[in-house]
Amino acid sequence: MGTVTKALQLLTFFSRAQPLIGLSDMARLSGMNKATVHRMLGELQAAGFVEQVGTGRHYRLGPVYMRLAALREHAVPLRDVVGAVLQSLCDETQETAHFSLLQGTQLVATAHAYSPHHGTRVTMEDAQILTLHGTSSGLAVLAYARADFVHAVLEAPLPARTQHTITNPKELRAKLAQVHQNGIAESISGFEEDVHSHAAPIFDAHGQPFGAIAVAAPVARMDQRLRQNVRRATLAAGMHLTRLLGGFPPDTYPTPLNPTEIHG
Amino acid sequence: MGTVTKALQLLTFFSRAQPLIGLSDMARLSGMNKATVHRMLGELQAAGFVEQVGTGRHYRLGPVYMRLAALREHAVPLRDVVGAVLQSLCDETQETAHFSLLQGTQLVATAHAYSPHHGTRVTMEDAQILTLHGTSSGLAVLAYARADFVHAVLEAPLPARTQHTITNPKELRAKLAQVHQNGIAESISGFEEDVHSHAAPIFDAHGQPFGAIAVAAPVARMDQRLRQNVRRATLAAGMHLTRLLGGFPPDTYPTPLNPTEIHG
DNA sequence: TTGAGTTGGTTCATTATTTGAACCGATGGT
DNA sequence: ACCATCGGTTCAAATAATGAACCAACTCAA
Repeated sequence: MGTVTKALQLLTFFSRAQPLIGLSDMARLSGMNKATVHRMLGELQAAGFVEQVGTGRHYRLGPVYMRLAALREHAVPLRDVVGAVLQSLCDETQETAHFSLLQGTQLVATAHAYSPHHGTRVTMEDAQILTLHGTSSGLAVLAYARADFVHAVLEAPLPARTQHTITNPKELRAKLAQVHQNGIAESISGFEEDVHSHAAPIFDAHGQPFGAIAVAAPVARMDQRLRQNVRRATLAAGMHLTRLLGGFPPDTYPTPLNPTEIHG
Repeated sequence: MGTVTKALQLLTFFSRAQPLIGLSDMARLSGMNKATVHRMLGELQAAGFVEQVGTGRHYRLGPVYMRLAALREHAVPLRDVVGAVLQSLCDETQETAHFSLLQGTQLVATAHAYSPHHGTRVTMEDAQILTLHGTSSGLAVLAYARADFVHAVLEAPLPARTQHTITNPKELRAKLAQVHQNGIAESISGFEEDVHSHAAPIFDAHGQPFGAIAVAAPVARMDQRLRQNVRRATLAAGMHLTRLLGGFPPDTYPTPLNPTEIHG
């Protein structure tokens, strides 16, 4: 492993739970010698990637990221990042993948990717508005949204798009609890007939959900094998996208490391 | 110079104007051997700090910055604090307010607020780099910076962005003395034509300036009444922000309690 | 078509940097 | 007063960085 890689690795140990790290801790975390870590932190500090707080004692992430993040966003806008993730999720599941963004109290599907693998596929309208209670994407967002937001949504009239749409607030709250536990939402024909979809929430820098990434397949094609694959891939894609966009899942969010533990 | 520093230096060559850089270009820009640059870019890429677009050909900034910027923000919530102060300064003066941060020897405009009150207004680019000698923000920082820092800046080439830019070191030192006495810097068309700006320095816990808060208005709109209001408000906002961020002005800094005593 | 001048990328002997055990003085808790 | 740990430093030994020369692929002009 090169020196640069080792130095950059140090930056990965900072987290929301551990924003300040001391020299010795950093040496332990990285498994490197204290003198080595000291020199590396010195170089990172000189470049502004890390800074010391107070009189030595602790290091934290430096001020350069504002600028670099702004430049990155300018070079690669959000839609490009989302598009790439959608494409790979689509390739992986060979079903329609789409991304939706919460705008006020409306969930808007802003991007999608189709798989050429099957003759039949779920199709999306551009800028289609998804109901929060009737789609997997909506349920994924609701399951992690603030209580007052959920309350407002469930108190409002809940239109049934199909005869399978759940419109009973009590029933919906039970479902949201289940989604919250699994980290992924599932909806069978709740929005369009014969569409079976899964969705994972996307979180912002404050751990609040602001959108969802989803995979939608025809009900007829959804067997146990495909379902497992879709759930695993969607959960992973959601986590990945959250991280790419600089967001953080809340502490309660289930890790996708053990997808077999997820119950349906 | 350490290897890590050299590698990180590569990142500074990316800019809004040049978001994509090839291997050979990067070698030229950095003055390092092509093989060295190649290996460094490889390591930066593996860590996500840089990524290749298409089939080789070009490199651009990688996806890690969104996440790191969010973590930085979480650890040091500058943005929120600065944003609020900018907004109220903007409301008070009804002109564009902006905040810049000293990163090494570069002053970077990291946040701004626009007033909807006038049809014409001064606009800002994200992550715009401000010259230290040609902007009010830069002069505000320089006026309180360490002597060796000022020396280094004034010895380096001083580009003239406009025909009004002061580039004579002697003249600049005289101006800095005046800024130091008033606690506020003023620049008329020194960076952009027809922009009249005022700036106050922001100090850290050691009494060192690390940024500035400024108000920029079209030259045509700057009359005596607006100027007085801007000076008073900018000075107050600077003091306020310094305090909010846990900093202290040096003992020589003029108190804003008697704004009528300030000479221009 | 050819050839000169690019490009990104690779090789490997030479060189210079990185490494880490041992060592500071300072700090903090018992 | 003690002991553990802190951040930071030293220097011989070990290791990784370096760069001139070299590809193959591509672009452009003659």
